Amino acid sequence: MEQGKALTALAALANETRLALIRALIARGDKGVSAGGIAAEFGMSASRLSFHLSTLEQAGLIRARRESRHIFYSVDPRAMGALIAYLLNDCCMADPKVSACCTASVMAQER
Amino acid sequence: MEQGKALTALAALANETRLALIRALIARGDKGVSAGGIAAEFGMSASRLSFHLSTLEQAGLIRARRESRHIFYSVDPRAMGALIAYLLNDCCMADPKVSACCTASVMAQER
DNA sequence: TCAACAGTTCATGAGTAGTTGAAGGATGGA
DNA sequence: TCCATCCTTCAACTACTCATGAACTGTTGA
Repeated sequence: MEQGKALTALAALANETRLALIRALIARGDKGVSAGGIAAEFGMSASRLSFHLSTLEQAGLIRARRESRHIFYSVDPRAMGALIAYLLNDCCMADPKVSACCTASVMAQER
Repeated sequence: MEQGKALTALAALANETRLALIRALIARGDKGVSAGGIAAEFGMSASRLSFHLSTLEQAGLIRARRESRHIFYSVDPRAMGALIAYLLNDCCMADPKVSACCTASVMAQER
């Protein structure tokens, strides 16, 4: 992943609304959710939702797929994985301390 | 890591200058670098550098330590690790596809 | 105590992010 | 063909981010 893409993805995730969207979309897996479904779930205006979804889509973190009148959005797990790998390898230069702290945190949360 | 801290950390990393700072600091390990040293390395104005360093420090990603006239900055590997763990576990709800794509990317870059 | 040095903070201005409501496509049913 | 539905785009506004240079704080050595 190039730095430019990583920066866009980080900026996209650095927002409460969009982080919540990612979580909601991850929970639905590949199938995803329609924009209307998310708007209902979050009680969010259509234009506001559309703004955040397009930010995430332009960052490459989610994908849209049309089905008749509905547009289904789903997370691109490769993009998310690549971003996390970028943080570990490029940004932190594969620093063993960071990796160790990361796996320790992952373990702690698995309980 | 709570969401608020994660959001602050993500926003702090979503900036070209600060990403470069993190890399430079990671490379120096625990010892870190003085603000002047970084300013010289990057050819950056003192106030601009100070602004970005304080953003990273407030996000908890780096730490400052005074030694006589110099202030040494270093990355907090636990914070970076915790952020990455947050992305994997909380944000992506420990989705196995994301983890798999992440480790795949890590492997690909290790070559 | 004074000057020099190392950094931070403040004030200002330009650019960008985010919200809201209205208007504009695209799709499907009557 | 017409209308309802689903979603996006636009315009306007507020609020925040970032860069710059000047002023300020703290530390050291003469």
